Amino acid sequence: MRFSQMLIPTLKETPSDAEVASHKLMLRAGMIRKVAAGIYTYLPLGLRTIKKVEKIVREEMNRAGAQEVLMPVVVPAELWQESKRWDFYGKELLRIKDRHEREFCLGPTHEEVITDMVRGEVRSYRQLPINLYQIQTKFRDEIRPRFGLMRGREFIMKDAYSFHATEESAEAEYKNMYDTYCRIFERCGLKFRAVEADTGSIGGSFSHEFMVLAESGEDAIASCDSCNYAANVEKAVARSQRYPPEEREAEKPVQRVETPGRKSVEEVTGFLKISADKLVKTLIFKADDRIVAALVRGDHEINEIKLKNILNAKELVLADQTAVEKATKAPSGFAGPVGLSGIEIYADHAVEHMANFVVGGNEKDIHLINVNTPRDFAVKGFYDLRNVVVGDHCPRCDGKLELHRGIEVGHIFKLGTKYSEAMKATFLDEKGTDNLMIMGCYGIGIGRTAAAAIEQGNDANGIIWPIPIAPFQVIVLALNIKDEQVKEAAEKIYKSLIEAGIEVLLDDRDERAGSMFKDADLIGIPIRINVGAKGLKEGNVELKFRKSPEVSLVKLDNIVKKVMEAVAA
RNA sequence: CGGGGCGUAGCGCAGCUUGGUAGCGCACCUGCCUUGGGAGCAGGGGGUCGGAGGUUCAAAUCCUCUCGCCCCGACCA
Repeated sequence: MRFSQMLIPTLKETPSDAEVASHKLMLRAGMIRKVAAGIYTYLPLGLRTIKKVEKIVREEMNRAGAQEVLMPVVVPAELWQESKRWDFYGKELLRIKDRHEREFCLGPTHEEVITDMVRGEVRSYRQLPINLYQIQTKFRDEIRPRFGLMRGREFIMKDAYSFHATEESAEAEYKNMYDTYCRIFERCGLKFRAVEADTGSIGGSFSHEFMVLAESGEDAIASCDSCNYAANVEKAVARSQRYPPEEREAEKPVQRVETPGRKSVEEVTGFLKISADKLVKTLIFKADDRIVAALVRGDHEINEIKLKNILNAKELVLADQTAVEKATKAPSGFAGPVGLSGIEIYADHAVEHMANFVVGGNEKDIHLINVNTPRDFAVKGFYDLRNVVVGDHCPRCDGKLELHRGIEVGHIFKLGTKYSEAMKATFLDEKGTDNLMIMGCYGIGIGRTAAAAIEQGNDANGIIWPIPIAPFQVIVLALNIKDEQVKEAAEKIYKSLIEAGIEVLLDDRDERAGSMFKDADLIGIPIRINVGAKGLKEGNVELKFRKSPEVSLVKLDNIVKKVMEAVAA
């Protein structure tokens, strides 16, 4: 392609509504433009990268034995009603009606559609296993779309669904997809980590997320410094830390203390001059229709997902002020477990090992000190209710946990029979009996993967693409296109590179050198060739890699060979 | 959904307090000049001031409503 003929509207200034590097740079590099909140148009340069990511995904999925299909974006309500997700998926599911007032939704994911198709077409164990995938536009009406392609409402996703006759087969495919995903993200040139994850609204028995490591990531991940354990913080197991009994202080008598207006952990610990690990927070939750209390140490954070799973609740929200007052008979801020009647109390493991701690008094402006359990209150049980913190023991070995941030670019689930059961997807085994198909599903955010690559590769001048997903592998700058020699040499290199199968962009614009350098850096093409009068006098052009500052002189006749080597490397 | 902020030319913004000719920089077009890190000069095009209603002789500016967008929150008692 020629720069002069391609729509690459680069911006000198950063649009004011962009926050993270990938969003700013995709806008500045002329790759995307916003149409509405969380909805974007891909411009030629942006689409090239999207297509390259898709190509890698497609090649690896095909290699893994999956077959490509394409399902509709608009899905009839009945399918979603059949799986019960019409009611459970919530507001993220964009519902629409056609002219006959029939209900549809825009597909946010396609378990229902694929299961419906497969149950109609697959009857025998002989046809299993099968893995079907598509690369398609999804719509999820996110509460708060942000960060450009990172969390859009409309986005391109590769989603795959596998169907199996046996658990072993399903698990073998899960492993196959795990390995395939590793290959995909390696080929994209990304630093990533596969972590154990919660299954969330998709459901299923176990799952892994593929996280691109980046400080701007929305997810926190915990990983062990000595073994290969890694998990999303939502899921990471906080190991109960047991102290030998002799280390526990002798129990002292409970005392009421006045703590006027002190509600938060900081206020109470500051007022009483104690550290946060001597206090126990009491959080009142509404789990479906019941009220429960959860206890965690003052310096720990409750993990609602863990609590929700323990309670087996469909919906879990923090109770509002009225409910808190009703449950504790005190204004919010003074809740505590002592004398709390009529509601179940769930405590974090860490609370079990505390002695003489501080809790709310269930009375305005009162806290209790030197509280102990089980002496002063009973709990339903001790569970893992909190988020892990740096330095926690690894649940698998004696190592310590570290925390990092990541961008979720892929997610694989072993679904089991959740959908096949709801939608009666069955097959006949060799004995002629009906069985539920066992399913797996596997997703990759295509646009998010591209955005994640930018989060991982950028500097003050712009994007630094990994070669495999760069919109072009090489950019040739004709520094002063009006100089016939320069023009001729640049054209010749351009044509030779095309013949050699290289993806090359020729900057043939009548621009000053400075502008060309700035644009080339901004759009992040990995390999740059500067063709200028200065070098040509000696028969040289310059070879420069985006990721390093060095410039090397290369003889005109050698440049194609050099570039081929660099691309292959 | 709660709180805050912003909508003025393609982009970034000023003007609004105190109503009275719609401006600046970049980008764009023409010409000259220039050509190795976003040059310079001259000329030029482009705006229902998000939308609707109201107050007023007069509204980008004041009032009401509305739409859109951004940020924070919607767990830490």
